[in-house]
Amino acid sequence: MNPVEYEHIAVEQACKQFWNSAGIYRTDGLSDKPKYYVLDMFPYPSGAGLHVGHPLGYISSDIVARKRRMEGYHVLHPMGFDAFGLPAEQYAIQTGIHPAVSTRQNIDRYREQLVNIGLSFDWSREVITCQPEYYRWTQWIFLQLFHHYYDIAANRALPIAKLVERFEQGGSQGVHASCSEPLRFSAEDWKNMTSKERDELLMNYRLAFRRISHVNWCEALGTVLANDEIKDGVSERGGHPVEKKPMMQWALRITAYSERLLHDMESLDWSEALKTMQRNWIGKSRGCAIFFDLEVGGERIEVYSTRPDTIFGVSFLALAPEHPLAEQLCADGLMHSLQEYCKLANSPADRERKSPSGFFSGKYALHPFTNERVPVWIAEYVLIEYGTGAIMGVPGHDLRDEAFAKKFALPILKVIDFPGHAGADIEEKAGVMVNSRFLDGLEVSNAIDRAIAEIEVVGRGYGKTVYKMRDANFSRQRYWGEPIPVVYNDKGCAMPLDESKLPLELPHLTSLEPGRGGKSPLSRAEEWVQTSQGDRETDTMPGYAGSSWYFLRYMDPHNTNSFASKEALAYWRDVDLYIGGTEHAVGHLMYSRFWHKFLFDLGYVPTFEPFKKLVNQGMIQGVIESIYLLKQEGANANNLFISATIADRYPVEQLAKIPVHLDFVEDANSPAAHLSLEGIEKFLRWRPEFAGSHFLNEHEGGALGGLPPGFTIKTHSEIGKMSKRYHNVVNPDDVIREYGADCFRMYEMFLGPIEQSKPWDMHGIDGVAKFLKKYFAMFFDEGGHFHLVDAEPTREELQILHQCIKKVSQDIDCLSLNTCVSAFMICVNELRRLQCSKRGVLLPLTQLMAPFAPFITEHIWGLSDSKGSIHLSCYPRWDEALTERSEVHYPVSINGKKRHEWIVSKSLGEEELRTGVLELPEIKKWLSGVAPKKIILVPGRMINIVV
RNA sequence: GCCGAAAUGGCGGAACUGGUAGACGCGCUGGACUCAAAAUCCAGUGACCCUAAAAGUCGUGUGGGUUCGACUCCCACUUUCGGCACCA
Repeated sequence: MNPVEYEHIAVEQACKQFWNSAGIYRTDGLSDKPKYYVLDMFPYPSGAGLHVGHPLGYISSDIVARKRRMEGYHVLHPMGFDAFGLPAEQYAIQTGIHPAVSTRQNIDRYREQLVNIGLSFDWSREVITCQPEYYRWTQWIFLQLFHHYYDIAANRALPIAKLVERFEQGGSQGVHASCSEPLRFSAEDWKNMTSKERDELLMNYRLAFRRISHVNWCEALGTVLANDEIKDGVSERGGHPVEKKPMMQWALRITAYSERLLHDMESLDWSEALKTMQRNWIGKSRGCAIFFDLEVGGERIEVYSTRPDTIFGVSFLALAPEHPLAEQLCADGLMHSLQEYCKLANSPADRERKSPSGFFSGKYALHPFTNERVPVWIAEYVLIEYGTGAIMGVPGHDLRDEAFAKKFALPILKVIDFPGHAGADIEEKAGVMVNSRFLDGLEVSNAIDRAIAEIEVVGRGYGKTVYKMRDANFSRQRYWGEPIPVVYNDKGCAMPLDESKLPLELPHLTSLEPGRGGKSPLSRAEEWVQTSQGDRETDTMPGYAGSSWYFLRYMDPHNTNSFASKEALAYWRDVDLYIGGTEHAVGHLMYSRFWHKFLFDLGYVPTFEPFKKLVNQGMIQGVIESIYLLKQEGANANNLFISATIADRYPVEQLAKIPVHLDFVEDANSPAAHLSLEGIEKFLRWRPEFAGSHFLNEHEGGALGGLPPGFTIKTHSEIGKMSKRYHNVVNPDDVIREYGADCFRMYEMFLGPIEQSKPWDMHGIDGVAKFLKKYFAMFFDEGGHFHLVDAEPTREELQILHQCIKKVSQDIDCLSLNTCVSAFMICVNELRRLQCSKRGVLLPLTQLMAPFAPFITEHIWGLSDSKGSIHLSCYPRWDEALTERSEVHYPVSINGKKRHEWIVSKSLGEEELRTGVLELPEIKKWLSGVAPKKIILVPGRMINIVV
């Protein structure tokens, strides 16, 4: 028998055409059917193309979307591109290719790859964030944020005009609004202000506002750097020093929503791990602001502490180097070191724990209760951006304060008597207060409340709930982002553009070098910058702007009157299932929730949370193979590569790991991974700059040509990101060409649970390919003709089918997709054993498989003379009676250890089981005549005999 | 440093809510078919003990604990991965 070959290339081509022309994945308008919105986190289209890691989530969500569609839901399953961003801009600087061009190309490539995988996206709803039709509404939301403030009393955003009204009537009296700093003024004060003063004052309240914040400034490159452009405290490009520089920046007042972002999470179907991450990011804590008067000069230092109970353990105060009082406090001789500190101390992205540094300002403050002198230090570890930029140092009960005190020999006072349990550290919030006057004898938790109360009584501070979360920086000194729709008038006031002027389009620039003084490249587009009203803002919006609301645009992507129609928003409401990587666990999800809540306050969206259920998919990792390059002195020294086996003979700092293209390596991802002579030759052809290099293993060495036959050099294997930079990207197109898209989809699912990370490994794919062949062969007779039998299926055949339907239906609903593939394999194996070719079994199985393998099942559906597309047919349901077995396999254990398997009829009663089990010869021999102490019987499950 | 996740045969993984550890697949071994190979099919496959079978012992990163019973729950630790804003 010659089995009929499944021609995946031809079938896939035909299916794609059919689906496209019939528009079977288009979600037209609204419907009476129940809605289901399945969303993927849209990708940033990088130059490396889609790799096999991306589709893991896309295939999962596609399976759910297809199942829901077959179940009769009106399904919204869209895709788009997060198209603004730094990589395209960096690429443009390197190659001269404009970001618009490279982004366009990358998007086209991504879309084609996504289509090849057979994902059922409605491409007519595609959203691309860098298109003016889209970012017009990103700008529009920004303007709304600008025009609103957060009213704490009303617990929602309100128009800034309302606030102005109140200022006119009663000044700041009775206004409870989220702000940068609390201000007090009268209606009279307000009336006497100039327009510029009013403008500045309102910035204190707007949800989109301007403030000074510190950026990573690189003098040598003349530009501001993102955190990931900095490595080891210097710029990744060129290794130049980076310093903190204050700059006027746009920011969003996300902190106004802290409490709601925290509270509303309760109702969401997200993993606890993810919720915990968000909670920690919001970081709500109850603490206390405490004032320390300076010994001389009349100023006071306000500190914030979550541990006011330790107030009697204070042995120093510490200010951030940028603290406004720092300069004033420092004697002339110290000014120089202060300035140096401001520049270098908070060297960004430098997470290596250094020994604490700082210096004594020479001044003292007075303790609010004891009036004792407390030295004021300037310390690098205190951050200006958090709290008040000043702390009270309690080295007895804070680890960082302790490290600082030890370094500078400051007294360490103990004010808590800890309970003696193991593992308690000095920061533990447990124990009894000592050496603390009125707090003595109190438990820590009570002492915190008491301390706050006492501090308030003596008027030296007040209790305060703070959130760790900070307002979000919204300015980028970059070209490839949404222009901020603001013009500055002659007084320097920020004037928002009128909504009718949107979109404010990004002008075309040919050179993307930074502007003068670290300004955005946009500042060089003079004709664009200068308008009759004044100069335009040249900063652009950050990457997260466009992605903070794209899920709403999919609901009504071509609307030109609003970001989406009221009807569409009312119908689609929110995302029912959102799948994406953990890397967005806090950033993107926090900003999106914030924007959504803001739009809810304004009455534009009907829900206060955008994503009902969220699942994080794991990463598919790649294998990174590298060889060790020995760094040698001298300009003419030959490059020397050494085998991984002898790397430990050299000091680490003399070795550089050079990633090697995965294709050159033999036995990759194993201890035997190595380059043979052939591999070395390929490597040198690929990296000509290493021509003439010498290679050395544990026995011998030399340059290519001089190396002995059979020479190998071991490479270093590790598991890590799949990335262009490690040359280990696997393109799904290659896999699809060889095995077909269905096989690729099923194999990705078969690899393991969706939320787990795992390395990509082609070794198992043959199993899935064989399974599909077996499945396909069931539909053909010995002569190679398509053949289904109309005879009534047997009970056994139906049982096999219905058990599979039940397992797969339930497992898709809880996204356990790897076990679904196993279930299909079991089903096909069993049906083949019965040589089943019945229509009534094989067609429901085909429908059941359609969400996983959309091409082959569509092909079979067509051959079987069924009408229309299988994907618009219905999803099979199981009959519970057909999934049950008539007997039970009881494991019988003695003292918890399985000794026998007992097969009994399901109808047997509990008493019959209890007596029957003791009669079994396999069990009798273990009892040796002694009566059991106890028999534990879980009906339908197991029997355990205790002796 | 902080936060989160994970660890099960040679490999990817399965095990519902504390109830038969290793489903399914890869790989490997043996066999059938073939002149031969590929493909396909059949059988076996955690380790140890044993000629073999039967039976048994050990076994889910490490060390303890709870339980009639632990991959699953609790405590401590190790390693790996992901994220981060040195967060008072």
